[in-house]
Amino acid sequence: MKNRKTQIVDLALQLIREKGYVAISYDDLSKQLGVTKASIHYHFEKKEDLGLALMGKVQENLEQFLKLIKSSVMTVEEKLMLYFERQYAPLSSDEICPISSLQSDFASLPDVIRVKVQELSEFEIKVITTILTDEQGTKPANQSKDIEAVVYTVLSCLKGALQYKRALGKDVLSLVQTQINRLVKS
Amino acid sequence: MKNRKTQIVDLALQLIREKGYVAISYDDLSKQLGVTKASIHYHFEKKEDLGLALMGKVQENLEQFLKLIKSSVMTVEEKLMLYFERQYAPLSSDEICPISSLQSDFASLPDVIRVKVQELSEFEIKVITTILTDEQGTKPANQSKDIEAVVYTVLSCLKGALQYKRALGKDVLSLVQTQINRLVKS
DNA sequence: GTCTATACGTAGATAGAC
DNA sequence: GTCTATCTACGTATAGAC
Repeated sequence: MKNRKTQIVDLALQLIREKGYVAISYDDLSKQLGVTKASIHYHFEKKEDLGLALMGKVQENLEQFLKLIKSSVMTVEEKLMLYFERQYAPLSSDEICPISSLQSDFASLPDVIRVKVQELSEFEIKVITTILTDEQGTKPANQSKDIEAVVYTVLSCLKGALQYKRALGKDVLSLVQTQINRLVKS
Repeated sequence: MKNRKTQIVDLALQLIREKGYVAISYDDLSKQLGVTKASIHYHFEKKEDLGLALMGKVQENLEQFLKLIKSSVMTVEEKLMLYFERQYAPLSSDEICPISSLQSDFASLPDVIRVKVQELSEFEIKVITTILTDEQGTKPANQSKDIEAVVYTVLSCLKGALQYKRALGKDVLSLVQTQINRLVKS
């Protein structure tokens, strides 16, 4: 059943946003899907396989978004807003960004996963850099000498906002968005 | 031995910055200290007790810093710089902020710890708010209507910078500092 | 593809000797 | 205060029946 496989990955993705890679257990997954642990092991022999599959999905998602903004005519601000709305705003109040979840577990990750976390982190950096560089956009590119610094700042803000949102139950996301806009507009 | 107790807390604090609350094990601690698990359980019967002790130390540290900046005459920028240098810059390349480490584990934390994480998070917010409000400082207070938004942004940036530093091995901290300064100076 | 059964490691925690 | 020994629960993972 191909459907079961994607079902597993989707659930794992949700759990990674909620609890992180290490805290995901085959027991969790199997109970929530109404199958046995062995059944999950059939689809993903080792936990690392599941981890890689799940991160592949995150990457695909980012790649699609990158294509979208490369082929559409929007201002830098519009693209950035679209990124917020697509990638961060939809997350529920007990979820954080899957990439920052993986980054947090960094010290406990097996090597293959760790490498993939680096790849994913860098890919997201690339997406935001592309947005701020605004190659096809209608507005002149950001004038700041240090786009790199702005990129890391933007992503750190978004990821941090989700952490605070979950821990304190406050809508920190919209707060930091105002500050991100100030930085980008300069 | 009172010393052993603080020794345990200090090691646990280091481990929490490296791996997080859930990943800390009595086995880890005991082996690194050259004692048995039972011995650690004598000082901290349950893991939650150790967690609370360790977070108490983080809070003490913040309280001391708050006192310091309240009683000294510095500009907002100087205070903020001092905060970077004292609290974030000294962390080694495989350590993240202990508070964000705890926030990341939020879904897996026992209730007592969770509540304390909220307290700690809010206390750090208060420290940065105090800095930016600049009650006794030499410069006029930040004019931005939304100090709260700046505070969350500053902290998110710092925490995110440490995550990226560890995962990618880049000095992201100094990159985001430049952007924080831009925000604060406005 | 999914199951039962099981192996093996390690986690947090406790009892009782020294 | 620290030890040995042990308990129970849960983690990943595998073998083999259906």
